[in-house]
Amino acid sequence: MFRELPSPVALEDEVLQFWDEAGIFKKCLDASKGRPRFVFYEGPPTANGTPHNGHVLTRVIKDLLPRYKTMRGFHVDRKAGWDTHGLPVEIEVEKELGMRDAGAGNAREAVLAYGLDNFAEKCIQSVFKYTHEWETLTKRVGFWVDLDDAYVTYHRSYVESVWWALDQLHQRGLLYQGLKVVWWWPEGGTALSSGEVGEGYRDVFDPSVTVRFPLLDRPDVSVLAWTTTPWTLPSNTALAVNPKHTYAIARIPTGDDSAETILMAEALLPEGAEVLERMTGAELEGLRYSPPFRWAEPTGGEAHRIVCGAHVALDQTGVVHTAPAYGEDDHKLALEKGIGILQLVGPDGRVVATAPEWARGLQFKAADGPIMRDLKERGLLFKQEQIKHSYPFSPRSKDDPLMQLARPGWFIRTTAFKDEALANNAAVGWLPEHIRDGRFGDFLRNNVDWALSRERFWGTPLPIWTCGSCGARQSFPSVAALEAAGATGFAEGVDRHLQVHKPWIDRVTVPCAACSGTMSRVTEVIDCWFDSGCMPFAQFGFPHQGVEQFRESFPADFISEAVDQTRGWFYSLLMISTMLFDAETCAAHGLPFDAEARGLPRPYRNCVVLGHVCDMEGKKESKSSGNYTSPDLVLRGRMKMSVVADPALKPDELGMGKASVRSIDLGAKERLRLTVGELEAGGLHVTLKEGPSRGKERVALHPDTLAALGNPSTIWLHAPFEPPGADAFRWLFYAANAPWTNTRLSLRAIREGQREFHLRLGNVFSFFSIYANIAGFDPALHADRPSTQVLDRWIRSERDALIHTVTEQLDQYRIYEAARAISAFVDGLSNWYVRRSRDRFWGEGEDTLDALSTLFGVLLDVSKVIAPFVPFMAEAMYLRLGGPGLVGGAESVHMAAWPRPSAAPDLELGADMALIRELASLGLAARGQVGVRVRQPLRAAEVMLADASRAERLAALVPLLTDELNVREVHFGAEAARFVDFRVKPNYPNLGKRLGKEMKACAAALQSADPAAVRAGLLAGGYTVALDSGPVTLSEDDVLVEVQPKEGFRALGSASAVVALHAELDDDLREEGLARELVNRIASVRKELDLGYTDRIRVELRGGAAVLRSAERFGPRIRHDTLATTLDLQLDEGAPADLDGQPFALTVERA
RNA sequence: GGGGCAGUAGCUCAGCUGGUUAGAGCACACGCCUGAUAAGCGUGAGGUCGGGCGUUCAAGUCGCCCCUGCCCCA
Repeated sequence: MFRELPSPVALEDEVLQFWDEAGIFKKCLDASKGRPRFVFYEGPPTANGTPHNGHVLTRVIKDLLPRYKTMRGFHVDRKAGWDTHGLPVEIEVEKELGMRDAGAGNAREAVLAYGLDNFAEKCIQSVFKYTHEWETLTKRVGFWVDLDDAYVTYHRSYVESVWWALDQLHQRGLLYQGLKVVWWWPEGGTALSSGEVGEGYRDVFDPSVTVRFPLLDRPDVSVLAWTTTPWTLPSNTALAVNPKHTYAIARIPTGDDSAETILMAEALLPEGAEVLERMTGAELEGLRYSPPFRWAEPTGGEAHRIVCGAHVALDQTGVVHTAPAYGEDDHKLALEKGIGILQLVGPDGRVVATAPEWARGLQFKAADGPIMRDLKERGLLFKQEQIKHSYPFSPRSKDDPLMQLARPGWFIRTTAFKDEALANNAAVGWLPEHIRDGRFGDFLRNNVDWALSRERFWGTPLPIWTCGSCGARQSFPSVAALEAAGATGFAEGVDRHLQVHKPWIDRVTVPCAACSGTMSRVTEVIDCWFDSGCMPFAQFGFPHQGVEQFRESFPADFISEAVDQTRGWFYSLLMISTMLFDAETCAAHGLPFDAEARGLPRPYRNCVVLGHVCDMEGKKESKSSGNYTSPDLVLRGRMKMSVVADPALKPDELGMGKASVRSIDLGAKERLRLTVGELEAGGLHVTLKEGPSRGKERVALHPDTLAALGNPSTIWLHAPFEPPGADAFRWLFYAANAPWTNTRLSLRAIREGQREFHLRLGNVFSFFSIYANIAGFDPALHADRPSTQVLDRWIRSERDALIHTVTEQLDQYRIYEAARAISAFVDGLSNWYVRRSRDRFWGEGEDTLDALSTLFGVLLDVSKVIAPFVPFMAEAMYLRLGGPGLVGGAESVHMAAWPRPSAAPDLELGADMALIRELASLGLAARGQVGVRVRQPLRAAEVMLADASRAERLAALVPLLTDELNVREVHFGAEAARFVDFRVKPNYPNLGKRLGKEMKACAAALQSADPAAVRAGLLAGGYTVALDSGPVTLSEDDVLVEVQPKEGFRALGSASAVVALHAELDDDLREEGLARELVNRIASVRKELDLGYTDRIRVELRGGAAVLRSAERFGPRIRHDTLATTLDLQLDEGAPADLDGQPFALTVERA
């Protein structure tokens, strides 16, 4: 027996259980041991939040290729990983501990007070807070990944691998300590990564001031310089000009009849200025000026002179106020020119204590006002305005402005590897390709040294120890190396993973080899992107262990993450491997390194860059903006939301953000069901009401409604329909658009895809199982039965073509194209093969066996081809078809070998069938015009092909057309010529190349010629047109002949064919039509009686003479088509019902 | 402010290296079929291909400018 497919969720439950109980994933891995490897790297997610739809996208894309490659005969390890370090984790914990509540004070100090040991433990807990949710989702969407053997970035072996990498870099002099201007968050006491800074940009108003800087030697002349950060003016140590621009000393009128003398870029002088002297910027270099403030003397160099800098633009005054402590360009310039530094706002964001009393202790932004007032009082403020510009704030605390600040820190000299990184990038197979030269290439070309260190607590500690006495510095690649150097102070009794973290590792000291002093660790931890970038080797603990594993899985064949990882994981992976695995290191560890190809790419060969999952308004889904629905809604048909009261709602309304409502996108009559508990029955039916976004997963109800429910804080919402499930979810991401374009996610889109693919294929499967069961079809006896029947040959050929296409596309990582091919195939299978083959399945003879065998074989192959895409449905089909029991059958479809085409696709047959389908379509359209129902047979259809030579080849397919159109005959050619006109037009792609500018004239000449004459000429070997440049002879390839129906005929045409119908009816045809009508009525009654497919019936028919005549003549056919054992006829002109105007009545009973 | 991607039917999206009358699905309208049946199918209507300029015999496709959206960076 072939069992039918259950509903999606039941099917998925069943398959999950099967995989689980039979251990299929593990068997896949075991069975492929020793085969060539296809290497996949899992980019580690952070599990300190619940997974969302975007994670579903990455997980299903990541899942597809390993499944495919496994079936293709590769061994594909899939090691899961978790990213566990970093600021986001710390912030989460700080929030949890109330350190970020309003008025809680400095979080950094709170953490220190709480104790770093306690804090670290909290971080670990936080990181795995949602592990369960992640694992559930991962399983549910069918992402096969080894969660039991996951790598974890805080684990000791991982940390020690990262240490090894850092030690390598340190030994090669690529790790250095320097001052670096960073975006600094004073309240958090930390620098932020560029990503974090980017998140916090906001448009704000800031002062825009122009300040006078009198020249020391000519106090009457003031250099004018501009800034939007008055608070940096006390720390000014230089003014920068562009050496190439022209500057001028000029007199400008002031308000009260007097004038002043200024120095600025000539091109930017205000109107009415009188130029006194001109000079280039280069000539100004070295001029000294009086700074507006002298609160302290600069250190580390000269100060208060004009310097030249190429970064200075012709903007404002063309002179840039330079405070090296507070700007990246400024800092660079100061280093270059030997200018000193002043830092009068501290890392706490407050003006230092050595400042005058009026400024002392002010928060830096708050100092702007007093500083401007002071300048004004002293006549140094030339102009003061406000401008609107974008300025970064802390992404964690929206009111804290960030400041640029020169901080000591550790850097990796990545700039030394720019060329290598670019060469490496060039060798990567990017999808889409534009990432290589666009987004990623740009980023690499503009590379700056990697600011590695973080002055934080929960991260991989920088493995560098320095001597307190002599300042010697040493890095260590492992705990063992520390111990070998005589390190002491390791925390006993503490979790071994925690031993290598702050604060425990900070207590480890090493005797200095250079003097008798003691070395202790520097305080910093590192950027967690460095952690994840070490993943290719750190996942195995390489090189301290796992050497063989690493060697076998480097580089990766395939990785995939969302586009925001270009500067994240894609970069850290590529840069670290570029730096680390040079020829020497590769040789040392037995890694393949082809010097010619520079061993590139590493560490990944192919990268599929994913777009974002967006709401229906095209905005990236994010929790903070609340335009977000839980993956559970799609997977299980329900989701949990937090709920608040809103009196503006009606009692049966559910208030929800507009974007979420659009994404749920219910039909007009569909309402969500609301319950308090997850599994409750009943509940309330609510209408969704668009409203403002209420933030994280929040919805609102009328207070009374809420009270009636018992004022719960969370509720469950249930979809009013069968949940689409994981396969439908996956299919959307594969088939809706290319993976790198953004996907607008909505339930509606998922359900559409489901109808188009899953339901259609499910129907075909169901059709097969019904008739295979009736016929007692046994695959063991009848699979692979050859068939010469044309539909069988066609669908088998289409199947072969499909296998070919999907293989070719997936080999190029083109998932979308492959999915489309599958979709088109399923359409053909359902809407042509099954549709046109239906009655073949009803019999018992050879032809029925051919049909069943063909459909069986096709479905079995389809189950394999779709296995990487919709693993659940594929498995269910495969098992139900008895795949495991067939010769060479695997236990699971995912362990089966990828199907091979049984033969080269028959392209000619494919093209002919496509033409027949087009003719059927035209014929049906023509029937629509005739206005006679399809059940009524017509005499004949006349078909005129533009390419008449194809008619002969179509002969074998014509019966399909007569059946589909319900005509007795189809005629091609001569007779049909009465219905059509010919039309000729140039074949542009061909002729255009040949004729060039003559193209237009040629087109016109053809247009005005007699089409029939042109056609005749072409058939005779060539048609000549006269052009200005001389006669041109056109061959058949140069001209396209088309047909169109003549006016006044009931016929329809496309460019390639016209189909016309003989619409007139005679008694003979009417009689047959009546019989068909009878069959239809009897079938309806069968349906009403709910009879089984094989139940026999007895029919008694009373009716008028015409009805009886028809029933008598077509009796055998009627009995055959309705499974009637008897058909009793009785004349009754007064029968109540109406059959095409004839009286009739039916009595049907089970035989 | 810089860069990348995108803008095609009411909606969601295809459209290869420039070339015949720009396609599909959904929604809509009409109809059909029904031994896959609370499914299926057909037909129809619906588009200044964001706007402009240019290159070309020929532009949705190539180039430049502008507008809008998203993303990344500052």
